[in-house]
Amino acid sequence: MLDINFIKENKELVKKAVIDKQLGESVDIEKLLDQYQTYADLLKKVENHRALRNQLSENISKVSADERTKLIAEASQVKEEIKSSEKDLEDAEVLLNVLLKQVPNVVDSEVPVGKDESENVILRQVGTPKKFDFEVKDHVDLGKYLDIIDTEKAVEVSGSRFYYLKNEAALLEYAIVNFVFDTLRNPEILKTLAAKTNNPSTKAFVPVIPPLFIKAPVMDRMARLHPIDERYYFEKDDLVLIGSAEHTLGPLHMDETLSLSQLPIRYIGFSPAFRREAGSYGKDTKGIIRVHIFDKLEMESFTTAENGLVEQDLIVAIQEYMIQQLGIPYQVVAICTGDMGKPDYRQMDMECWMPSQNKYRETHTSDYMTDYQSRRLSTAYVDSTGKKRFVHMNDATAFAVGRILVAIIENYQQKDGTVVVPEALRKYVNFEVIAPKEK
RNA sequence: GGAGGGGUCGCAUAGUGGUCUAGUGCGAUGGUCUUGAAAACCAUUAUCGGUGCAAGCUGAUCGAGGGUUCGAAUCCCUCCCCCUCCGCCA
Repeated sequence: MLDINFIKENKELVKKAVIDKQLGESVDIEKLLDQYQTYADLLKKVENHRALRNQLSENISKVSADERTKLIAEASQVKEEIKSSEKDLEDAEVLLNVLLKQVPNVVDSEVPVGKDESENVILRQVGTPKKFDFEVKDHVDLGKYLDIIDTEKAVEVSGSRFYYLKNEAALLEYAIVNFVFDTLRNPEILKTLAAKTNNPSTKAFVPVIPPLFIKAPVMDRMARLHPIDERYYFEKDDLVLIGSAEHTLGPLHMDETLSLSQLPIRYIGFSPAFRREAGSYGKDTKGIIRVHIFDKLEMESFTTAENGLVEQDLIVAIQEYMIQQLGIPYQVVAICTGDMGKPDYRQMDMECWMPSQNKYRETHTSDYMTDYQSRRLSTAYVDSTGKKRFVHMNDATAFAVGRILVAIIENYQQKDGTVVVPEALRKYVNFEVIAPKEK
């Protein structure tokens, strides 16, 4: 969430963000500020009462028995007053927090303003989609032909939007994992990409296998609990299955104050992502583009306020570098205000070329959230003047295994239905071509 | 899952109803001394909020939440976490 004082001082900016992010109906900044005033007045009242109580109590301990009885009677009265005004304060605070949590982050001045995804802006396209001299197959047909993806059996066993990865596809998953871990820990690559993006740090990413369950209240502090319908929620345990490694990487430093020298902190996490896809009936029903569980490598980074934006620049450069290594044509998209997440200050997507669909499809996203998440997570650092500030957080896809497998399989398909393994992954597997299996 | 023991200022520990604006030790920072360093000595050493030019005043925080009390680190309840042992288990 945003700082209430920031909202007060930047009222127009915040109001614009509400409108630009298409939240005009649901978020009322004036109402919020009124509520804050109500809360602040009540708080002052309660604090004055508490000060009085504390003073009386202190006196009671010092005074003779006679006077004591009198003071205790007086203090009892104050106590009652505190009780009732504390109740009012609590109600006001609950309402304030509800309103405050609805307020979206403001956006970077360069973020395109738009109502929905149709107004996203393509920043650049890299690589040229290959011209095939035969009719291309989609990943579903190729997956079946090569016996590497089985959705039919998965439907029987688990339901729609589930799948089996088999043979080379299963092996390629680990090749992709190792490729990412190696890249993000490679000093030379980080040095080059940091220099290119004017990022002052060449620090390596720490590989992490995070927990897959998260406490619902912590998920809420990440501003990722809602819509709860999108989550697999275990009521008995008050636990939620993560929709991304981000969800448990982000709170890795909650309730901590870090020193300046610790920053940036960079993690590369590998985990399944669990998604109910509740509102997506009829969308991408074929294949493994949109599924309930997919494995994903996710970058998460904590920086100072000053370095947050260049951190995202670096992360985007890393994403591009790795896609380029796989030799897949892609485009970089600046997500417009109406299509951004509420916590985002700037969001960029990568879209990889999918030959069977004859278009670019989202495979990566990168979210820069300033201190919107860290404020409620209470992840802070001490800046050079000794002041405590909240860290700025970035999260971004390194690779989502399912979708990148689709991109690889489709872009590297050959006329005979076999698939060539991208050069960069070959050192991690002992095959160069995926061929049909003998029955 | 069962039994027991714990969670206090960066770390270690003291504190079992008011003198706790939390003591002590270590560490850290500044200073004295020294050619320099160490040692010794002196001083400082939580965070967030309100108010104020400032000094200050003030509220909250001793795992979290609730309760008892004029007053809670301290007593009671619930929860979370850690440790030891037992059981189960990859």
